[in-house]
Amino acid sequence: MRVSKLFTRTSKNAPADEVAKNAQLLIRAGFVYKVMAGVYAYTPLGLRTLEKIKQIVREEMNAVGGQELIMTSLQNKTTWEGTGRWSDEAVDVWFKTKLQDETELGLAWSHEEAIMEMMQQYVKSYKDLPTSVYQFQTKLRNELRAKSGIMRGREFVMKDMYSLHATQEDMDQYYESVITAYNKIYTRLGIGDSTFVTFASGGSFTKFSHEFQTICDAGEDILYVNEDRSVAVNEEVLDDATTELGVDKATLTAIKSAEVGNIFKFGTEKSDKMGIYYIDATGAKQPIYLASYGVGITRVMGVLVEKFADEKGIVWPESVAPYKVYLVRIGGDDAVKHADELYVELTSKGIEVLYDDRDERPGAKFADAELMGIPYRVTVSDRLIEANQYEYTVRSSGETIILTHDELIDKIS
RNA sequence: CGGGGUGUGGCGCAGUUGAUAGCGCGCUCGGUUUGGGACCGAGAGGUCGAAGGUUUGAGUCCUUUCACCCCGACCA
Repeated sequence: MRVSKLFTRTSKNAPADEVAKNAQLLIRAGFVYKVMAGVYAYTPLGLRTLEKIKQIVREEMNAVGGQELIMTSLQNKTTWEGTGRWSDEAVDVWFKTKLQDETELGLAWSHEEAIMEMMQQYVKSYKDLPTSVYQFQTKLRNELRAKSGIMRGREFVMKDMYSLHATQEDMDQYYESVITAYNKIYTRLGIGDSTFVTFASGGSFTKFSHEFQTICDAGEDILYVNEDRSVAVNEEVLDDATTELGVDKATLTAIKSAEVGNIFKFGTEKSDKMGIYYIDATGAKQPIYLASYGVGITRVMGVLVEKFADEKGIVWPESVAPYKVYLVRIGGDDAVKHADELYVELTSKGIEVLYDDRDERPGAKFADAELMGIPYRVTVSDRLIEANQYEYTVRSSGETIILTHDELIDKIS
């Protein structure tokens, strides 16, 4: 992609109505556009990063046998009445609307009821279990107060997976495999070291749910972690969990963190409430065990910005950067020729290159490369061309080295 | 939802005791520049969130309303 063709532009000023670092930088760099409080559009650069995060999650969900589908944002009132979650008293984040004939509809804030309702069409026998489905869906939640930029919006993208099982043992075993898969996800996203499986509230079938909490100053949660990092507990269940685990509270340290995933077991709750059963080998009706697994895709994107950004701008982990290389061109006709050639060469090798072909001062190009957080910057300039050299700079470290053409290709292929 | 704050060209801001708006960035054109957000010159662009009111006169005062931000509460 040529920077001259990008319809977004960078900005030196952060909008005054954003305080959150993630929103300020993402807007300045041209990754998101704010539509209203808690509602953001994703422009081309932002969409690329979002899709990369999704792809990592997708691969790991597929690896544990998840089958991708997509539900709808419009939901039936009756779907939710079955579990007592249609009323505004039970769920205070509902957006509701009506068909022209006055039929009430809900705008999806979650999908477990909808998924279960659909799955009962297909899961009839023990032979159909276990099964697991997931989606990347936009969730709509009428939050009283949006905050923290894209980390807590009224509209956001979530990956939610649901696994259905014939027995608790099977559910438990699968649940553990998903924890492993989640750990792989966060490692691939570059936050493996700072992400913990945490005891949290919200369990219905079990006493606790598990949250994946990433250490992050911009987070909303307080995490309590022990010395060797083997125990992590959300503040909201600190007393309960430490008692349960037999851990002395005093040995835990409080750290600010952001929730990047939440998984929990419903057990047979939904099955019972919704009247959904399977037939076992003896012909008897049995309840279905359900567990659900969420990753806030857009929130993860915000957390990555918050965690890695420096004074110059965003620093994307390579795995989610919109482009791998930012190609800076400095100079006249000769530089144009060489940079164009390099752009074609790299692109043809499948390397994602953002080529700054604008007639801008070098400083402006360097600043934009840094603001956008592209992992590697390659500079082609008149004086480098004369020496048959290329400059290669790593965004995260700032390290710059001079390479020959072949060394460069080798380095970034 | 309770409390606090802010709305003035695309963005960031200024606008004194009321007298029909100004700066920086960005944008357009011309020229000079070209390794860390260039410079000179010439331009375009706002009725001051909205509605109502007071006044000879309102961006400045009053009322209502909308939006946005922060703290708290909330977060299956």
